Amino acid sequence: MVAEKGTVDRKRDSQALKGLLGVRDLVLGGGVSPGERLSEVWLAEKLGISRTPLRAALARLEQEGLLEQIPSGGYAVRGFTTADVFDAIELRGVLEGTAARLAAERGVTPAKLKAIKGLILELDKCFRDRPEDMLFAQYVELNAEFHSMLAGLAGSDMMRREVERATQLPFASPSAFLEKQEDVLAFRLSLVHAQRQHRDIVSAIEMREGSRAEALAREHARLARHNLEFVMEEDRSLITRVPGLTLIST
Amino acid sequence: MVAEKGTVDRKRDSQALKGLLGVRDLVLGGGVSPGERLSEVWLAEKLGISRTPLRAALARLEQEGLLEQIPSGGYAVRGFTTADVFDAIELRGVLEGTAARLAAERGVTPAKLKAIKGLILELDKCFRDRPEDMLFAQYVELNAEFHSMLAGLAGSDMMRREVERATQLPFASPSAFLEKQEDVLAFRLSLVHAQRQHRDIVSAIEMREGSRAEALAREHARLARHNLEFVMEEDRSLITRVPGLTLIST
DNA sequence: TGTGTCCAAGCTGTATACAATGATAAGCCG
DNA sequence: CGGCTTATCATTGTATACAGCTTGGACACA
Repeated sequence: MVAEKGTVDRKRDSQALKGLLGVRDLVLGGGVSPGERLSEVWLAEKLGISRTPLRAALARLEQEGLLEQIPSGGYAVRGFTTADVFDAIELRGVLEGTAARLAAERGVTPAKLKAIKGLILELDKCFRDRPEDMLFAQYVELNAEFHSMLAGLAGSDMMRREVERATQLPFASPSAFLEKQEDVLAFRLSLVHAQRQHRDIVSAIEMREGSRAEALAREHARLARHNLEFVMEEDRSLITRVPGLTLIST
Repeated sequence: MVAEKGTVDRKRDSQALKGLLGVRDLVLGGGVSPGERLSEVWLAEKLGISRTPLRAALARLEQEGLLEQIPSGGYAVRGFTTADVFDAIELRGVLEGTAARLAAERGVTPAKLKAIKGLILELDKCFRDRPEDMLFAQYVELNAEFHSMLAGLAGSDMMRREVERATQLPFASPSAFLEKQEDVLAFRLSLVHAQRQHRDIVSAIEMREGSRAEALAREHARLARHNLEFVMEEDRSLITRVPGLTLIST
């Protein structure tokens, strides 16, 4: 689980944070169904906090897009269609593409360029001669770091914030279809392609090829789309293993 | 009965809504300076509400990007640089462009197409023989409606939400540099160009030219960028008349 | 005069009590 | 027997009290 903004060690927001993580886990874990109303008193008791910090957490999750307001009051779990997930992935691609384009057009500081190139080399090390020997967990971690670094490469705080916001929805995250799927060979093989795209994106940025960098980053995100299609059409049993995919209705 | 229900509905979240609008107006009106801490008790007294709904409003405004959390607790007014405003405008262009592209690629229902074409004709009626006779207020209103409709043209709820989210920041709104500037002739003349772009965007969508629609929508947003440059370089006295521009520091 | 420490005031985060509103089910009338 | 009204209940929205933390300043000492 990604650390929340600000230091977690602050005991002051421990209650609000507990509510945020608790409700999020409950929703993503399938503890409540889409459309179902989330009773505040029930949740507060279940999580061991009072209603006040819980309401803050619910409001935030509504902004994140995981919950929706009920007209008569309160919140319900938001339901998603397959089209919604496609669009969320496309949206992330568009925003990451914009971050890449701006980085190329405006130029990147040598330090940042060196850092992200080093990250690519680290990612290379995860691949072994035999696919089954691959350092999967490390790849997942480094991949998340790569995308985070890409978002900030343009040096625009506004852009970095928005890209990271677009990855908040669990199934839109760059790691969405990676975690807990190391045993699916098809996913492993696609990582070779993904890593190639990582390299090309950075290369395009370095050579100031903005349009190419944008197109590559968009296409890179569409790998997730292919993975989603695989899950939905070939092996629906995987739905329960990708966080948030249980919220898909149709 | 129905009308009464409406008033009751408004009254239900009247406190939270009053807090939201009140704090927003206060910040945009320049009542508080960037970086300044917003004391909850002071705000609650000033707005005539209690701290609980006020905190909900503050949390929401932090999500909107108008406020930022202070590490030690509480919220402060967020400061923006000129680069931030540029990026916010660029971001809106990217998202509106994506909405336009998807609409072109996926096709638009005849009803929606007819509606937005009708809107363009309505916008045409705002122009008169002499620029000073232009129906400015009506143009502003119809322009906002056009952009709102464009966001939903692709039929993707996900995309519509995100586009509208990107227009939340006051200086990123399609109407940001329109309101209260009817006396500046330079702005009026640019509206002719803007309306031409409106027409071209819809035309591209109708002809399924996705890439062109995207490029046009992006360029259309950059009109706001030109307006911003005019304000910052030619006539800084206008800063106080564009909502939110008082938050710019450098 | 500069600096470190300590205290107090104010602030935020949290819990809880209260008010208002929507939902549900029972009962009455046609 | 069915539809409408009404009353009760559950649930959310709001206010307020309290506790812990941060901050700012005053004061003592080097």
